[in-house]
Amino acid sequence: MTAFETTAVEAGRDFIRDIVQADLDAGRHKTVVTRFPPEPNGYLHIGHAKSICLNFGIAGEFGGRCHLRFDDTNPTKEEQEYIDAIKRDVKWLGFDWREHLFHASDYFEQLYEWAEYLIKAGKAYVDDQSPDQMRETRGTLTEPGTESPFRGRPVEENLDLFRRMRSGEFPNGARVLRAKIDMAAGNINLRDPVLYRILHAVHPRTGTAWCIYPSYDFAHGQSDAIEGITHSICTLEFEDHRPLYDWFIDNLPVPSKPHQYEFARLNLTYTVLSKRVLTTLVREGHVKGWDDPRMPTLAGLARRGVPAEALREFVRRIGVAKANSTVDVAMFDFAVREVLNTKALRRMAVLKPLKVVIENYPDGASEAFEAVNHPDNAGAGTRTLHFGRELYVERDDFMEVPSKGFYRLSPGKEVRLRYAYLVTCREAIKDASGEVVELRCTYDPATKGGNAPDGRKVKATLHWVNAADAVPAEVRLYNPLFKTPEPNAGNFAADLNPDSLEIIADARLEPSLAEGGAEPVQFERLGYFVRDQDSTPARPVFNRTIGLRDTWAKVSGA
RNA sequence: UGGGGCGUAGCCAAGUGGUAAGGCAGCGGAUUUUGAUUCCGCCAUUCCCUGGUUCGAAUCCAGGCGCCCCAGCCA
Repeated sequence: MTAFETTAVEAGRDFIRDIVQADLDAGRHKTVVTRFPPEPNGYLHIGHAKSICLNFGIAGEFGGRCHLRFDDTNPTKEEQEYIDAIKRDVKWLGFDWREHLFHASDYFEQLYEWAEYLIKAGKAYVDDQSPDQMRETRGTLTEPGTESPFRGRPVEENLDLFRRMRSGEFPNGARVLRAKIDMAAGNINLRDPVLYRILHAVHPRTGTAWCIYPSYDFAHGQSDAIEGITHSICTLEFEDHRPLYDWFIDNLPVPSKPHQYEFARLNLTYTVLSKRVLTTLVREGHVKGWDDPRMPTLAGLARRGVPAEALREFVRRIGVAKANSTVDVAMFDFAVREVLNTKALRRMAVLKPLKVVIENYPDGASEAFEAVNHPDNAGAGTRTLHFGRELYVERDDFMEVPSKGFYRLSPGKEVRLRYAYLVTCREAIKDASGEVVELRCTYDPATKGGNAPDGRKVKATLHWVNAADAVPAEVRLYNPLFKTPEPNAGNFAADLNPDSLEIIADARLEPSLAEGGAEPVQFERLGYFVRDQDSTPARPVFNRTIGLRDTWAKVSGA
């Protein structure tokens, strides 16, 4: 087995890779060329990541290339902002189209010429029917359509009308160019589909050069042919467009003959991946923007701290097939934790501080302890932590009346403060309302570092911060945007999770977290976090990427 | 009553006539100065159903059933 084959095999097999391999083996293609063809009418999301990884992945594994091509045939919906964002996100995901950046609009002139070619061949005509009339005459799923009264127009008249459409003589909707195929076809896409419509709109790239624009069907396959795409991979809903795709390729003098293959798009539990819904979430302010960390957009996931590597690993694991499916978001969470566990340096931070006073620790005294940055990677080094008489521990780590199985702090119980000492809770001090506001504890000086010379064990090791030098910070906790496993995209508002964002204004961080970059860290016992772009030197802001697996929460029902 | 697809465990998903991979979730147990990680073990006598072909069927044939997509001048 050659190294080349090894790479392909290790990347995992699926029916599309099998087809590519077979085509290469049979000599049908010398090299594989794929493309990722987003429409710039929104941000890329995790569903697109599947397509990107598939297209760029195949190109990489088989030594071919993958083009980034914007499917910009509808200027009424597309914007430059989206074009820029899409490029940024594809790069962030880890892929490089090199010099292969294209736009369907690059081919408008060629597509126009091919439209005239079809007219001259008697295979396309200008239809004056209104949109309503066209709908009425298209027939239904079970009844054939009826032919347009303009279907028999002479070639010269069609040519003249089409040229006048281009020159801007007619208003939007006045006429369209249609292919002359079969109004009785069982496949509705073949009932004289629209090739060109009149759209007096400013295009992000071509400006006002055009007022007629090709439809998706007329643009996509031909663009593939122009670029020499060998395998045009798309989602299942385009399956019944394939006969039309092939019809254009067969009836036009295109430079190559690409083939279309379809796979099932990604669906995720507790997630909506409909561009319409995502756009609405942003526009109506349910989230703070396309890059809100609760969004399933690549920009949102990146801001939340999800490593691109985790996205790629997730996509690799879910596979590629043709069965509609909904992947359990737990599978995504697993990939995120798996990558972060190896990358994130460990730190201590207390989200909900509960003051602790070590009664027998000398007032004003301080000691330094070395803490490892990563338990499985000594190369990650250590940092120094200071211990003092006043500390903060997590509120959730104390229970005045411990429930069954709770083995953290409660009056009389001894626990370990990580890297420091064994301490015993002596008393819980309450305020007037009965809320515990402070713990009085004692420490055992003989347990420096956290081990007792007499060999006694404690069940719990708690994280803590030193009150004297802890850094106040804001921490944002994110939960699923939707509260139901399969949110209803038609009425998504009803399924929105009201607790998708919890802002903690007064968390305390160990001093090493005061400044730094956006490297992921693990707040021990809590989860993985990244510094948010809203951070200021005076006030760090951290986003929780994902919590640690929490068996206790599951057992205790918390 | 049209056309195109798809049905393998709670969720993904291999398998292409030789006796059901793998992952996630779940459940046990070991280790643990993170109730994390890691590690071990368990988890489909059966592949939507019913017939048929075959020594042998998830794989082939026939007939059913179920689910998804298509009637934009969206992509």
